[in-house]
Amino acid sequence: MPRWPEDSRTRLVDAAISLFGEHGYAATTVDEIAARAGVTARTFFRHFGDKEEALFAEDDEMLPLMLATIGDSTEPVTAEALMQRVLGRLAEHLEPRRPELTQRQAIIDSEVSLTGRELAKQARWQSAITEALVARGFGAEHAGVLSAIGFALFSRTLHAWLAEPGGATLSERLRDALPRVRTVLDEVSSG
Amino acid sequence: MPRWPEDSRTRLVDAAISLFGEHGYAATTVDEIAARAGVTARTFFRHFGDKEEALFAEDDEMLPLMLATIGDSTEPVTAEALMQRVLGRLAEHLEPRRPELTQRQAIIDSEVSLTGRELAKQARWQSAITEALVARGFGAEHAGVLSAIGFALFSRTLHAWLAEPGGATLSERLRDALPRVRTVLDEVSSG
DNA sequence: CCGAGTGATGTCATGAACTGTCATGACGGC
DNA sequence: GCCGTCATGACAGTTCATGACATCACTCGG
Repeated sequence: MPRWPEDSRTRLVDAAISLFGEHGYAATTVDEIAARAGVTARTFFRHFGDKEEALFAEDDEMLPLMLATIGDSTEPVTAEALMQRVLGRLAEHLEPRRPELTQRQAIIDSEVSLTGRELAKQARWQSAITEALVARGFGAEHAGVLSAIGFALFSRTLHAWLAEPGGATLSERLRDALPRVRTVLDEVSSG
Repeated sequence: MPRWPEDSRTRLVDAAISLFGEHGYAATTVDEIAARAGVTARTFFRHFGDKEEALFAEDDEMLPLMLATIGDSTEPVTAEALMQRVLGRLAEHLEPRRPELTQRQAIIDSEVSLTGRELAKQARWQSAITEALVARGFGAEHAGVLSAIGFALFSRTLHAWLAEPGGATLSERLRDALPRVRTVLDEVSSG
């Protein structure tokens, strides 16, 4: 239990997000963020490795969630069903946070480097899930292809859900995504 | 036709890659790169927006290649076949460059920010290909899913090809990748 | 109650990544 | 031969990021 509660870290995240929203990511300096949080810039860098990290700090909780989904299930299921559960778990967690996620996505879309970091994060998730599936007994190739496709579809679906005002929930959209691949691959379209 | 040939730009790329290989990406400064290329740091930043760009500058030629593959084909084909051609074109271009790509990949893998940039580049490719497929008359959803899956598999396949010494060529591996998705989705595995 | 220890923070200094601006000097055209 | 162009150099300035060391509030053993 630190003497100073997690206060400053939280304040830094809040300050960063609000300032990014107000002036844009590139235009806000870490001095400004620190000032709004009531600390010095040096303290900012003790909590976050760099300016970008303030935007991604919260995402670290999600991977354990996904891994637990695989680890907790003991009955025999197909790898596809397991992947489906993993994405479902993610959707549950993201669903209520739509407003802040929309704002966050707008910031990310404004900077290529942020887009890259988001994708790199997903890539780490992807390989962690692949490993977990392999540990669960599935073949490496099978697991790899499945999580690669799974996260590619997740990314597409998430963006569509954030971009379109109404429509189906994230969970509903994700439930349809994987099965739809079959129809896409089977369909014979002319161009 | 610039009076000074592309000389310094090429020298900068060469200097950057060799220095990244020798001392690591983070440990080599722009000043060192510029010095080895025989110019000043200011000149480096005239050619490349930032330090990372020296590693990615050459990749810009590939997107036009892929787009041309879609644009040039006038006979009716399925979207899947078209996507297959796009990836085949990419493979042709990458196949002979395996040695330098291996070195480049090692550098990219050493830094999250570089990984992110690589993925962001692929994301741009992906949406460009989606647009091209849509312009060719395919449905947006169909095109989007197909290029998402296509590039996800491309990435997997490229890494496997670079990591494993022998085995099939990149083109051969890619030819198998998309069709294999069907078997992965149909297969019922227990875990 | 007090003094040593601990941990988050501040201060100072430094280096490296960029950016703006102006000067130079070799060319190519006219 | 003069003139504009343009890649480059030179130099100053800002922001990001990190290392070294001091501080201050609280904790805990005595």
